[in-house]
Amino acid sequence: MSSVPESLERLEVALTPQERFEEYLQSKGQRQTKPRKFLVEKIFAQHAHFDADELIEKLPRKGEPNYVSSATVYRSLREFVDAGLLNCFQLDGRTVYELDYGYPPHDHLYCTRCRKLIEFRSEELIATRDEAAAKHGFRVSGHRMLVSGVCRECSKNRRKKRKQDLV
Amino acid sequence: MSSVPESLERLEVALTPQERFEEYLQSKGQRQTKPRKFLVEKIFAQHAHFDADELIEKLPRKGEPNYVSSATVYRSLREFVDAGLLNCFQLDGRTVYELDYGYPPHDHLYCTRCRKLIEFRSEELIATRDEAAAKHGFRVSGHRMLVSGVCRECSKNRRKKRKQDLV
DNA sequence: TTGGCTGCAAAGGGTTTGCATCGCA
DNA sequence: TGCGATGCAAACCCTTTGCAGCCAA
Repeated sequence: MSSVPESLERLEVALTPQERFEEYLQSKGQRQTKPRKFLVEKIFAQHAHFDADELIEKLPRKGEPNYVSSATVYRSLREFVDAGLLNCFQLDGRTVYELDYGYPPHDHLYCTRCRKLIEFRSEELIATRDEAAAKHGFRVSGHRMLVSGVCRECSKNRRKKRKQDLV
Repeated sequence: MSSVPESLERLEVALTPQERFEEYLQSKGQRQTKPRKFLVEKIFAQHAHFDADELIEKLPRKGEPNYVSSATVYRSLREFVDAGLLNCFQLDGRTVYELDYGYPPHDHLYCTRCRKLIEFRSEELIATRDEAAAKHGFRVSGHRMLVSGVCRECSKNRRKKRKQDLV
């Protein structure tokens, strides 16, 4: 639960994440449980990118009420991705999750200085992607794009710092 | 050393990979050694995507001449990336390497059926990327894009299979 | 009541690291 | 000749898995 993304508004959706997950579970003959409900609630309470470890740190510790073992956290995160509630991708070797249900598709700018993830949408990117794929007779099902660089704030700070250095 | 990419021709470069690496080592006060030379030779002998494990399988076993320990393979691969000889990215949890020095920048189509990686170039993609980044005051240093889907061959095979199934 | 879910602990896989030795520059 | 590189084995990190007991449907 590190970086809160800029931009991107929530979409209108018919079901709450809980309801949507319930539906998914029923369709697969699986069960709604206390840990699962608790995790969905916690995760959708804020819009942020996070990995399993960061999530676990925000949860009750062993012995406290609503404790969830990390095995269950890992198992649940996979369910949530299958169910379309979450998205995940690899970043610096760790698996990063983000809310998917109720949010529009997008890509990320990744600031290598402050490690912030900034979301952005680009219809043109999709068009370009499909065009390139078509040239190879490739049927696209999706993509993952990460743009690395330095964000606005970090550029400013660096500039400020340099000016100070000169004084 | 699994999939040999389609398309993409080699660029003209002034130095051989060996020479280029030599230069890099000298600039950092590091040393050219037998294992390093051997690895550069092996890797640049073919143009393919590979991970550490696949590379190790192609190398001499323990006891044979030119054996290189896997610790050294891992250490060397990182050097090669630093030196600009190789590129690496994450795919299905493993680190995949590809030749960088002497090859033009590109992105990948990834067939989820046969796991083949197809390289493609798109200037428009770069333009679109930079445009999107500019809107956020983001200074781009690079990007990584992976398009998932089904390649031409797998589409054909599947169609053929379906026809057979109907007979 | 039963089959799916949980917590626990142990295993797993890919990669890194500490250390004594080796070998380039 | 000194410092960087190597091989070995152990450590590491993140994640998955086997199993006995638990609980939702």
